[in-house]
Amino acid sequence: METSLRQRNKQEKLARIKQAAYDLFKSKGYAATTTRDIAEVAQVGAGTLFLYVKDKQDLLSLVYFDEIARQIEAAFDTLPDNLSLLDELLHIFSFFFKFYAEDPDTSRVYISSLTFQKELQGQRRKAATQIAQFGGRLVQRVDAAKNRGELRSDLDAVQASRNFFALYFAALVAWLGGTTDMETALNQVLRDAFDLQIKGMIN
Amino acid sequence: METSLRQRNKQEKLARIKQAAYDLFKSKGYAATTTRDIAEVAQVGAGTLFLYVKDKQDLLSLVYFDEIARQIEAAFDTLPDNLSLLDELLHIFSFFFKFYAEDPDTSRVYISSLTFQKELQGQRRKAATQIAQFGGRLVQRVDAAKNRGELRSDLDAVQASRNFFALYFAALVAWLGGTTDMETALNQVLRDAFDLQIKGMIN
DNA sequence: ACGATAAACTGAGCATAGTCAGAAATGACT
DNA sequence: AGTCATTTCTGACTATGCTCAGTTTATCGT
Repeated sequence: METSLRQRNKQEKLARIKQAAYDLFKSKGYAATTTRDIAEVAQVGAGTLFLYVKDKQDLLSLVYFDEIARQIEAAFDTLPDNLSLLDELLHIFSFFFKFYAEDPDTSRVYISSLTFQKELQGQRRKAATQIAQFGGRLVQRVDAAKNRGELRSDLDAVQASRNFFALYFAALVAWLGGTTDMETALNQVLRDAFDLQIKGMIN
Repeated sequence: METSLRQRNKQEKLARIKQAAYDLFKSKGYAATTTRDIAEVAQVGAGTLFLYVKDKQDLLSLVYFDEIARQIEAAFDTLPDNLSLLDELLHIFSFFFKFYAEDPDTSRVYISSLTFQKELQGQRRKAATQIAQFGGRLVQRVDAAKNRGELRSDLDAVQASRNFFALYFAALVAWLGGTTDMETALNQVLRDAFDLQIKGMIN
């Protein structure tokens, strides 16, 4: 029942759309690519596109999902042993910075569409759960740091992860919307922010 | 030289545009208002509008600037004495939350347009300096807290303010894009985040 | 094999943000 | 006042994201 002709046709069309969007965004950029371009390359009617994605921005979620998943896996897989929590976090988040740096303009639209959407519909819902799962893995790293005595034992690891992600998000936005280069954003802006978050302000 | 006919005409047109945009956004909402609506109410040609603002989103910066300035003044003017830094911050940022709560949909577009813009052109440049000045006033509050011994004396107040703003920004975005009500976003999400930032994670 | 029903597709058409070549208004100079 | 140069304005036009009434395609019961 999963391999009915209908199902297969739909899957193939979605795959073609995804591939076409990927290719065109990569070669022409997001703004210069029209939805008609994508529909044509995908061999699909101009209106059919919007049966598969909610709008043009939703195409970005379609394209980015797999790439982000890859980055997350790579980030945690390559995590060296014996790093401090700070260095672990910078290692992990650097993968996103590097990935977004490949096409900052398109990435900016993606991040924007993902964060400023009241109702998570279409492909964007998948991205939301992806982020939630990533958050869970962050919590694990914080817990590990707690267990090896690097952080106070009564620390709320979930809240800690939220704060780290918030600081990362702000640094990302500042970088994507600003002028600083990626290395500075990562090794200065983000490092300083994380460092202060860990150390705290009292004492 | 400031009151040449040309200058006066331009100022008056800009004022009419601002007023028209304000009224229409307030009554019909951002999405439902067309740029032609605004041009018509402002008694200006459809193309003239774009000599005064870069694009439709830029109209939001035009409209929001004064309002935000008002909020900033009100926030600091009403700051009670003898508050902890945490409560001071929550007092200050609550003004923005309350203001944005008046029209979350339009506010979302505004925040989005402000944060995800590579080149700060048009009215948006003014908004950027406004935020920078606000950041300066935050630093003053942090310094004051340092001076009364609430925070460690070697704390970098600028970095501290950056982190507070980052946490605020993330909470704002989560609230505008999500489902939690304003009170929760403010008195739980933001308070917990600030609290952890002040306390830190070690010790 | 053949209708009948439902699902999926299509592209002409719509709405509207933003552009630009020409028109109009203003200022400067004689 | 007349003439030219510069600034400002204008609305017809363009580009494009998205819709929807009508069409095609797949599925199922007989």
